Amino acid sequence: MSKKRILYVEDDETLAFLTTDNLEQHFEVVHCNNGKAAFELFCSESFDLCVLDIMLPDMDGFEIATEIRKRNQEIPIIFLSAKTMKEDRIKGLKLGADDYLIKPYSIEELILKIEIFLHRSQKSADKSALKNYTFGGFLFEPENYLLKNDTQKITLTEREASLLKLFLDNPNTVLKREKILMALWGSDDYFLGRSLDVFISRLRKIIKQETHVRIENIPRVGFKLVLE
Amino acid sequence: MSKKRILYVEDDETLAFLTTDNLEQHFEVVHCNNGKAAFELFCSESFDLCVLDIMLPDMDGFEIATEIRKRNQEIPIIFLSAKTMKEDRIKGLKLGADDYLIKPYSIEELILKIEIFLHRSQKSADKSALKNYTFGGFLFEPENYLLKNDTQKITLTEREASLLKLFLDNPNTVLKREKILMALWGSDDYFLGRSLDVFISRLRKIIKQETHVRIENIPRVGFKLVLE
DNA sequence: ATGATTGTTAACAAGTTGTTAATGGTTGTT
DNA sequence: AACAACCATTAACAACTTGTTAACAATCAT
Repeated sequence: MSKKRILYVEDDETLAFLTTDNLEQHFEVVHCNNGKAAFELFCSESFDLCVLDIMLPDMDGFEIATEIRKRNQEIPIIFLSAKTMKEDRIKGLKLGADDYLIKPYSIEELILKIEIFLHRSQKSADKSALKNYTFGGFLFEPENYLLKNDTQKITLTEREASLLKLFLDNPNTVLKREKILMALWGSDDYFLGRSLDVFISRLRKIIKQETHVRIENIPRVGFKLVLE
Repeated sequence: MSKKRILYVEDDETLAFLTTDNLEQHFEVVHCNNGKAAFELFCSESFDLCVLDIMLPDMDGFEIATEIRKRNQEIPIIFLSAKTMKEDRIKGLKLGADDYLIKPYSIEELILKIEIFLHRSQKSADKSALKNYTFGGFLFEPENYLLKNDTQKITLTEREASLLKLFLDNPNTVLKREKILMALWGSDDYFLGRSLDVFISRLRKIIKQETHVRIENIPRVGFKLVLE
């Protein structure tokens, strides 16, 4: 998983330097010292989470959040505030703030909070973005054991699906017999090898309706899924 | 909007009394002083959010959270902890904790956090909570265990209804046997599996009057509600 | 050319699922 | 307290599916 991108808005340069330095060990951080530039950055690039100071020279943190929320309902926003006044917080959360930290905060605290949010939004993202594969003219949904085509939908069996997935994770690469057997069956003997051959045969029969896809054999070594 | 229900687990009776009293001005609070009872409560009633103390006599807060998460991926969980150790928090958040508060915390702080979560989850929860479903030619009202049709009205039993609801929240998706069992029964063994098969059979009989709806089996894996 | 490896089809046994009926527990009523 | 109504669970058996093995043909390597 690539590093997540954080938009960090803070006008106190000393604090910002320290914080950025620390955060960068975990995330990709884009720092920015004023509200206007922050919003423009948000519009032109893409981020996974925002950390906003509330007191800023031009636009305050709440205003930035309001603008950001107009554009994106989902992205987590964490406020940093020296104020402890209740009204501020209420105002913030009503605008769709997701959390806040009172200064002085520990860097660990901030990192943890960020991680909690990224972790959570990953979960909901995972649901819809569960890895599907497109190849040849097929769409393959491993979670649903489903292989679609213009022509038809085929429900694969468990082993057929795991074998196909293994190939699609290593396309155009020779997978050694032994490696496949260990990955799917957890062990390697003569009869399992013959089983594998049967499944290769079945997969070939299934995918042969589409050209540009085939499973090649490398004798005494293994098989290769060829995509063109 | 009716008051939201909070499950609050805390063994320190004095603190619990104070907190409950305060929270009740905003929410409907069910307090509970031990982990086992808490989990049973969670299974038998429905809540919008959980507040769990980490240190408890029997089952600790993390364990409760683990069990709860098996049944419900969505409900927000807030931990209360006297510990400041980092490992605890990390462990917690990995299990799907949504936030935590370090004791001593202010009541205001807790209320704010709860409101933040309820506010946020309202957006997504509304989707599944009190909603009615239309599918195939049916109208399904989960609250009333009622399944209507042009032809007739059928009153489902509780389990039939929760199973159908689970399917409708995940249409055209393979639900693994284990996942269904955890969501409906809270555990997974051979006999519960056979029970599940019985309910699948009953649901099929009920929905078969409408075409465009069916429950498919993926052997050794689970079931899929297919809507066309 | 010959033995080893691979491709393919068919058939089988084990295990899984579909279905109906019996059981046991609970609730509510008289 | 007895009874009926209802529901989840368990039992029992039928039907089905998968993964495996066997058998034989085709291909490869030496």
